[in-house]
Amino acid sequence: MSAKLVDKDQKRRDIARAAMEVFSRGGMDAVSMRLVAGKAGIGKGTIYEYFDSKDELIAAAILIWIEDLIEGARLLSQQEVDPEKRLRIFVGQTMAVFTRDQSAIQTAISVFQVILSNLDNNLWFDPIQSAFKDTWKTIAQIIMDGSEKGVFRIQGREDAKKIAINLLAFLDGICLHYYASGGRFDIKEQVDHYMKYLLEETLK
Amino acid sequence: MSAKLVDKDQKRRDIARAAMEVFSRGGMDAVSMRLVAGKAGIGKGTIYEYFDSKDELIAAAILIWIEDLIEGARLLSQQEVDPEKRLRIFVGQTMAVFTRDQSAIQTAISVFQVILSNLDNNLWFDPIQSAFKDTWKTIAQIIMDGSEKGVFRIQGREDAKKIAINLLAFLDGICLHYYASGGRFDIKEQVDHYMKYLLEETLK
Amino acid sequence: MSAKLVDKDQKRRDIARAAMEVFSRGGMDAVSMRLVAGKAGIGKGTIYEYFDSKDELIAAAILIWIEDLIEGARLLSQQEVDPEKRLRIFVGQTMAVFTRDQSAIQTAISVFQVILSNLDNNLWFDPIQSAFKDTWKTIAQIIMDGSEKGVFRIQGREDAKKIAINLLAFLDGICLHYYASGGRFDIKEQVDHYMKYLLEETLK
Amino acid sequence: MSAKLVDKDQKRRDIARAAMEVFSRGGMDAVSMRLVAGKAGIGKGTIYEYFDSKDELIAAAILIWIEDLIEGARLLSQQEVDPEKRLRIFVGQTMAVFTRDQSAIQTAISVFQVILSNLDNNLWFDPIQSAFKDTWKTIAQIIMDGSEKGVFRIQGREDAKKIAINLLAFLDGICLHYYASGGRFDIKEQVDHYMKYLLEETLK
DNA sequence: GATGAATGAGCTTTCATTCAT
DNA sequence: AATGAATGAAAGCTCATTCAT
Repeated sequence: MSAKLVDKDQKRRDIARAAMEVFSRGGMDAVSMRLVAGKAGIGKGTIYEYFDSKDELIAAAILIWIEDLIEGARLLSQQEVDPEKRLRIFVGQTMAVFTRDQSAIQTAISVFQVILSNLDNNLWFDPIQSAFKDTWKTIAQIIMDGSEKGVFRIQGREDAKKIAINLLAFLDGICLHYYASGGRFDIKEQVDHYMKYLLEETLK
Repeated sequence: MSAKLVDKDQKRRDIARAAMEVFSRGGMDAVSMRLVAGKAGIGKGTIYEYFDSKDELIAAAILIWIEDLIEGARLLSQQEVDPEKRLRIFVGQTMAVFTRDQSAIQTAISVFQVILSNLDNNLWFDPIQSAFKDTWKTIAQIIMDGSEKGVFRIQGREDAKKIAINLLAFLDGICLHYYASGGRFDIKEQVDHYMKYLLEETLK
Repeated sequence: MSAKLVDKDQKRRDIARAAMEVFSRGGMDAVSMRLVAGKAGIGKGTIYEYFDSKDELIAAAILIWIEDLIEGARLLSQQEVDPEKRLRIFVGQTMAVFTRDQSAIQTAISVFQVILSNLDNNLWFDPIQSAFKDTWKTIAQIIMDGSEKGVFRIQGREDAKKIAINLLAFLDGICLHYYASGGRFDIKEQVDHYMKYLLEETLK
Repeated sequence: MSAKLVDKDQKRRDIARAAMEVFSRGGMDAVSMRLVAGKAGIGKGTIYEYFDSKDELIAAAILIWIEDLIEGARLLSQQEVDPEKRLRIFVGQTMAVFTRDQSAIQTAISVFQVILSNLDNNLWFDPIQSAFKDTWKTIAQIIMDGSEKGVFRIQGREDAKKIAINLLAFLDGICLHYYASGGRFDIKEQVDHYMKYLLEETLK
């Protein structure tokens, strides 16, 4: 692989990340090529040297965002051995990302919206699917580990997957409701409530 | 006495619902006045006889959509007396709405996105907040009823509210993940799993 | 002539005067049929019972405005016998109209603009021409009277006409400059200066 | 170093002049961006690369038009030493501009109209005021020169200013009446009449 | 005769995209 | 390879005009 090619790929990522920054402020249509170019510190026309269209840029930006998420989750779960702690760390980190600033949930919701509006777009169908699978697997694996170590009580691999999916769905859902309701409840208490029953009743 | 009698309020609702149909396809910015007019079977200019601006149309459409939701939930919970059944019916109906066609979740996600992007817009802040509160209350009340009848075991009103919020958040989250992942899991089983532990472990 | 016909004509004048009021605020395009209807206290559609189009309404409004002006000038010059006084009264009245409120000059300028933009429009070419001629004649006649009485010294009827035209042109011009310059000079002094030399040097 | 070199300022002037051409046909509201773009031989969107809005374009166009006028007057008065000749040249040139084609007076009247409708708009209030002052000063200075040389007889600087203002107002007024009346008098004779008494009676 | 609901042409403005440099 | 000037399609919106009542 030549140095040139590496540069091209790196610049693609830079532009895509700049696009994602803009994206998070107001969804797909808030992204103007002028703004992205500005954020990326390049000329407007230059974007088209790296992406064929705005749609492709958005798709790439979303994919890179998801890749980053997956990588983050992967790293996270490696840092600790105790399954319960790993689970708590994952949840804590996820909440930290979403509560640190509102733009994170806005980004997530915008991503979801674009994906749902373009489910037929096979450009990203596979990568997105993989991303979901990877995240499920990561969490399910933690639970499986706990089961093997005798810390968690589950009924087989399928059960672990279900618990993982539900946990992830809940985390997204609760953040969504939290912001959409104007912060009318204590999100930490809600998550604690979920985790308490998950760890004390379901997995024990 | 007017020269031509038109049910202004009904027409407003008709146009708003047409807008919501378009809205579900791709969020706020997919709603072009041309498209809405087409859906509603009227001329572009006519929309402006009923709404001052696109923003007002969107806001009204969302509010009407939410009103319909609340009304649906209210009717639902009145049909049955047994708390557990009422809870199951509510969940079943919600899932039915979301699984019948994908546009329902797209509408929901689009609504969330607009709300999150316009949290400061006091045009709809209050109604939205009320809508959330109403839905929480409806579910919490079912649980409270169960508690009073000795069917559910909870620790006070606060606990009921927490359970209600988490349930609603989970339902939205799981639908989101279901569609976004391309239907890679059995959503019914996931919900059943959640409900099983909710009813068997948490509330028993 | 039937009562109905008189009513129609009167209503035409009412609507035209309402149009002129709006007209004075910002020229031709500030006149919206909705506004005119509002000012006239009638429905929008009703205007079209009396005028075929907005253009026709504007034309009629301008003609009526001019007719009013001419009538005013005619009445004015009849009230006094002394030619010099009649001239002073005419000038004084004209200035009074223009200095009472700014909208008068705005109306005048708007009228001029519409006329200049539509000189080919034979709908009003003749009436406008007559209006100018009438005003010139009125002033010229005063001067002729003065000449016959030995009060003014002029060189024939042509001279009187020239003086009249110049006086009228000057009055419009000075008002225009006065407002356009933001009132940076004393308009009364300017007119006095003109009148002084007109009466002391030119006509003496 | 830019990829494409364009004289931004020159193009601004080109567009503004194209706007002024359209402007002269029917005032502010006759100026459609489509028409201006057509006149300027560019695309509609290109105008917005040089002006932020239509209002800004109109304002700029008017200011440039006035600047041209002032510059013309300035150059004119430098070419000759004899005050009387300078005055005659100024008047002659002004008439030449206005009689060469009708659009000049239409432009002037349109400018007046916009100014009168936007007297509060400080975007152009100051420049316009300066323009008026400059023109008054230019003429008044010629008269003062004549006074110093003993050619003209005036009563102080204030008198010179009054004469200048009246002359300018008269010139605009007479052109206005000339065109509005459909050319029913000999404008040259009218101006000669004014000038004759100005030079023979007032200034002698 | 009077009305105002309905409409589409046309307005100003934005912006993804192209392309000459 | 990189740029930004140029553009036209399409957006939200206004309004003169029509027409059913």
